Amino acid sequence: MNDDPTDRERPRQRVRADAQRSIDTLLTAAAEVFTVSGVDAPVRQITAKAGVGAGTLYRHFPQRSDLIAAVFRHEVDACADAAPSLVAQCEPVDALAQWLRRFAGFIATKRGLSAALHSGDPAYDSLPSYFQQRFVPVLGTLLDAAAKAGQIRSDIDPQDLLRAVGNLTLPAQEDDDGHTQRMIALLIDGLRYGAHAGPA
Amino acid sequence: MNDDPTDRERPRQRVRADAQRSIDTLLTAAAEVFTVSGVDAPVRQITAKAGVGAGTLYRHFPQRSDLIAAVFRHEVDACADAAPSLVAQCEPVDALAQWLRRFAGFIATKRGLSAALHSGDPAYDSLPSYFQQRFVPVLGTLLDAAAKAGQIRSDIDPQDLLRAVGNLTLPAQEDDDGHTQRMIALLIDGLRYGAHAGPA
DNA sequence: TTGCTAACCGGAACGGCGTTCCGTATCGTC
DNA sequence: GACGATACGGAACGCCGTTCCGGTTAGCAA
Repeated sequence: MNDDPTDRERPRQRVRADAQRSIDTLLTAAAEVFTVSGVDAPVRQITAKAGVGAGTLYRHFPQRSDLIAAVFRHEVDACADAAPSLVAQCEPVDALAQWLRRFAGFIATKRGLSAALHSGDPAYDSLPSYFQQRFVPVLGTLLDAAAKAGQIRSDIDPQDLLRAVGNLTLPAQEDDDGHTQRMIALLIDGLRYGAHAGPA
Repeated sequence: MNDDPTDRERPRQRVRADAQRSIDTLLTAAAEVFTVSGVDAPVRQITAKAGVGAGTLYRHFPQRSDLIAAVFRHEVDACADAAPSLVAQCEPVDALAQWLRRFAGFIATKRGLSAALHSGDPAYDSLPSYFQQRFVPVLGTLLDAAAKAGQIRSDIDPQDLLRAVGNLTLPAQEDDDGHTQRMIALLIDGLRYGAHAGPA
């Protein structure tokens, strides 16, 4: 049972320092290249930006899809981890609003990815559930705090809101003109609305 | 005004007979390869099946996307053109039902295409409107005939129904088990329902 | 500190792809 | 039947993802 090879993050043996450095450099470089040129960008462009050889990339990410999935996880983490500091320095409802905007920005850079997600490559299988596992609790905490402070209504399902913001953001093309931002603002106003027993 | 280079189907000069033969062979071969291996199948696979050289393909379809778009149009035409013969040999409501099943089959083979559609390639820009232009009138005629015969209700918008059947069909995976067929049958029963002023 | 070895590194090389090029063959016309 | 325009096939080109391997380095033990 514990020899299941699908166990993730098992520290089979310590990663050497130079290897860890390569991995970090590659993830950063890949993230930049993907946002600029999309996930179909040539691998050599990534290795060039990272200043490593192709062999190094493939040592750590045996398939191209492994790299894409790793970058995705990395960015999901960064977005989810941005919440606590917002909570620390804002009113609950403002922390919620700012995080949703941050989240929308995250989704907006994922246009090319949705095609990859449906490509059937098993490297992507765990991504949707990872997305949920990280974001639902974060948004749930933000919603709870704002609701407890009486700043928004309390009948919102984090999963629903996550999906709504995601859907709002995805169809937007590059000629956005702030449309997404306006829609999210509207959504947040909608949340505020129910905070009082009777609307103002 | 009439020298707009976007005019489609302008007979700049007669197509030579051998050229037309090549085009037809290529469209047929490409359609087969696409349904078996998806739209990302290697070009050489198509030229091999068609028994032509790569040069011939690129003479008639300068970009890969041009071939995909042409196959799509070709299949849209085939599906739309199937309606009249159904009308000729069936009760109106049966013609409608059979054509919707035909249409569902058409959509079912277009899974890989939806990604291509959103790739931003200008060759695909006219495809959605072509889809509408061909299918809405066909379905509209079928609905009218069945409604006039008192076999279905008369308040159905062809565009809505087209979209509904499309949505019903697209999410289905390969482990379909007749689900799509059952859903379409249900939809047609729904159409029948309103045919009488009061339901049976 | 030194020496050893497993792990890691860079980049040339490989096979496959989409696309182009051009000498040859074919069509339609005079 | 001959001629010019057009189309044909397939070798060739450049790019890509991926693999391979000789040289390098980190981490540990003595």
